[in-house]
Parts: sequence; structure tokens; C-alpha cells
Amino acid sequence: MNLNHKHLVQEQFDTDTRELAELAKALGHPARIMILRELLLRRVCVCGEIVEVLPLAQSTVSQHLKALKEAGLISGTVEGVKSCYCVNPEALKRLSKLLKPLFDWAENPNCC
Amino acid sequence: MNLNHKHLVQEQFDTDTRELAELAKALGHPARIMILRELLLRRVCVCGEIVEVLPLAQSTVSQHLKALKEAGLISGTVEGVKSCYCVNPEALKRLSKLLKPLFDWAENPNCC
DNA sequence: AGTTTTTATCGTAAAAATACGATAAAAAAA
DNA sequence: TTTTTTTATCGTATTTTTACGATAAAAACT
Repeated sequence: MNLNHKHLVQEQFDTDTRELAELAKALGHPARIMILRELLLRRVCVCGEIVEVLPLAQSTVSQHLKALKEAGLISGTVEGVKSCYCVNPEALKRLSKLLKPLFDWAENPNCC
Repeated sequence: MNLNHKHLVQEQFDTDTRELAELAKALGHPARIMILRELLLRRVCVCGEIVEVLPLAQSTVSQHLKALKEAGLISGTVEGVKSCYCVNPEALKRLSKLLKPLFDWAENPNCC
């Protein structure tokens, strides 16, 4: 496999496909799902209480937060010494929109 | 990191969380999104025409098909020398159900 | 019977993801 | 000012993912 073959391969797909894949990938780990759930549960944007909820080291949680942030699913602001995160509704709406054709089909499948 | 530490970590999350993560992970690659799209497009279950549509080697496509199958998103039947796949609507419905709380929140967020 | 077609699997290499501890950096508290 | 708290990042080890070519196995032609 070439040095950045994967990168070249990814570019062959259209934007929507790549965007959906990226959002889905960000949701593709139980820790990150839990983070989103926790952020939704506590009405206000929370910070490192997430670490206490998850069975993972602080550095690992920080890494997962970064992944969610890079996918646009959450945004974080520095609040003094603490770091506050919240779910980005727009990203979820986008994901919903991208998945809609699949879900619509599932309600009325024409095969199998 | 312990030998199967990751496995132990994954077990600490509840079933719904793990199920959602697994389904999302399966969708977390543009090639697999394309496969689903292609299966939906052609009304009847198709087989290896997928290979022709994707910019990937046959063996790689086969691997992606396996991943989707293992996640329950598609099912495949052998039709003579050919292999026929189709999307499993139940899996998509399940994914939709698991994502609904997130999407509902996004329509009426209470933060940010 | 021999050849072709179709697809899954094996072997393998490179890259990415996952996890942790250690540490740095900045704000807050003492 | 020193210490503590909080969080991001670095370094690193391990595992998983992604990709390919080669090959095997089974059905379908010739």
C-alpha cells in the first residue's frame, strides 16, 4: 500500500458520502456515545464530570472529546480552568438529513 | 495496555450504547455507505456489480461487505456462483430508534 | 473434462484508533 | 508566591482497520 493510498481512495467518494461516513465514524465508539448522552442529560454544558462517568482515563476521555469536536458533533469553550462542552444540534440535524433516505427506505423496503 | 483491555473496557458500557456504536462504526467508511446506497438504488438485491462501482479491489469490497454483514446491516445469499446482498431494513430501523433521542433533542436543544 | 467466472479468504503491509501514564500550562486557591 | 486543580497534549504500546495481490473453491460454461 502506497504512503497515502487511503487518502487518495477517500477522495474518490462524493462529499455527502464522506460527510456521513465521518459523522458515523465519530459515533462509532461506546465512549463517544456515552459522552453525547451525558451532555444531553445534563441540561447545561458540562466539563470534566464526563471523566467520572466513564470507565476510562482522563487522557483517553480527552481524546474522545477531541474526536467528537473534530467531527463537529460537539463544541467546547474554556471556562476558567475548566472546559465546557455541549452537543452541536446542527451536526445532529445534518446527520439526520443524511440518514433520512436510508431510514425512509427501511420503513418501506422494496426488497428481501 | 493489558492484553484484552479494550475488550474489558467495551463491556462496561450498556447494550444500547454498544449496539449504537457498532452500527455507527459499520457506517463509518465511505465505501460502506456507497455499498448501502447502491443496494438501495438497484431495487433487486445485487451482487458483485458493487465492485465495479467502487474504486477498490475486489478483495477489499468483499471485506467491507463482511463488515456490513457482521453488523447486521446487510444479508447475503449465494445465487449459484454469484453472491447476492441486500440491506436489512430491521437493522436500519433499529439504528433509527437508537438515534431518535439525539435527533429529537437536536430539533429542540436546551443548550448553547 | 477442462476452462472461465465469481467471490471469499489468506497473508501481509501500512495506517489509524485506542488506551494509558507522564507532563505541561493555565487558572484558582491557599 | 506556592500549591492545587483541571485539562490538553506528548510519547508509547497494542490492537484494529484498511488495502492489496494471490489463491482456493464452487458453479457455469465450452
